[in-house]
Amino acid sequence: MDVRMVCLGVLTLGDATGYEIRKMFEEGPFQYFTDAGFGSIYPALKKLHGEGYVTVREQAQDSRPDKKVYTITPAGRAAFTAAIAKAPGADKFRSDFLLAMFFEHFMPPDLIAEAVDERIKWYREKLELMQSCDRSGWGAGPTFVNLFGQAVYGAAANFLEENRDGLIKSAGYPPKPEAAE
Amino acid sequence: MDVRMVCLGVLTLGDATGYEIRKMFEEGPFQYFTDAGFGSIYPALKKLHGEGYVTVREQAQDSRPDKKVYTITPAGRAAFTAAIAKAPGADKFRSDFLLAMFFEHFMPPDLIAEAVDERIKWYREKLELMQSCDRSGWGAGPTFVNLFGQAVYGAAANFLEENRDGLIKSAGYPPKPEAAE
DNA sequence: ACTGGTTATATCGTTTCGATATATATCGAC
DNA sequence: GTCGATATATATCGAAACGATATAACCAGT
Repeated sequence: MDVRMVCLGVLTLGDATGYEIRKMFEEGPFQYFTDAGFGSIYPALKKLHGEGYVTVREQAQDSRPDKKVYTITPAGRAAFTAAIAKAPGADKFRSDFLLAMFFEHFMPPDLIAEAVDERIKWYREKLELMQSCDRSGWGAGPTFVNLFGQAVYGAAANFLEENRDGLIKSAGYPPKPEAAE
Repeated sequence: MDVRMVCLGVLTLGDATGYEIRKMFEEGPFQYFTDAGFGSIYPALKKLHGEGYVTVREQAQDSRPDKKVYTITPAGRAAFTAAIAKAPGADKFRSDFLLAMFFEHFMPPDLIAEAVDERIKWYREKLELMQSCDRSGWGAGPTFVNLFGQAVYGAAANFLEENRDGLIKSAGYPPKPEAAE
């Protein structure tokens, strides 16, 4: 699923500018499983326009840059429906934090403690955001996704809290050079 | 954390070829939080060599292509230690499956059921792999990472099993065009 | 008065992804 | 017995994506 199709999905919810789409990826309900910056979104919208999947309407604003409001076309809707119908690829969890913890013996214990505490805080904050949003007007899909996120992020936060001390206690700094081969 | 540093990390565990590094990303304990193909690994190793972080030893094999066995240098070890000490970036969870579920009203119920069932199967298989590996010789870091993965993947599988029927029952296919704005 | 954040678009170099090419050997299936 | 799949091993190439930066005006806070 490339950025193009995700943008198309957002546009099925209503017209939007590139800037607004990016805000949804950064703050909205999409942030927990998708991500794309301006450098991906603007080229994607340009391409979607060339393919006839969206139309653009330029909207002048006083003392602001012009808006380019994108609208999905019936062809775009069809393309999105087809894309969503294909078996989705594997879920990917990418974590620099876990990489660091894997090589825990390269870090002094106080650095490990700091990294784990930071990560717990981060997960708790995300969880708070997911729980605090008003789900009353949402459909089945968005609700399902939100609750899935809560389940997964909650499990991560709990695990870190329960295993923080154990990890720090059994950490093996400093590393023995040539220990493994 | 770019591919270069992840490769360096793998090389702290012992010498390896590009092919072997990729296998670790695909099958080994790294697969749950990192990913890179040949197209990223080979250029990364070339660059690491140019920077003096690794050395290469060409190993001829009969009736096989030559091996290029990479070894980390003290400078490489220092660079990796420095990279690991920096505060890691945010954890990222990317899921085409959740994107599809978000737009559940574009999918007929039987397609939703199939997608959810496939995903449950996928998570259960991954979980099985994580649980079945022999952790006896592992250090604190790899064990921590493995158990974290089990906690998160287990939570995902459980959530999907518990909410599968609810989602299918309340799904809203076919989509009402122009329903939202 | 200055700093930082928000709205909005766009580009550009680097990095990464994904598919493909090459070559051989083995192993199970038909 | 051969045919296709899988494993070993490297490498490249175009397309896609990332991340930082530029531009430009406004507003809120210090």
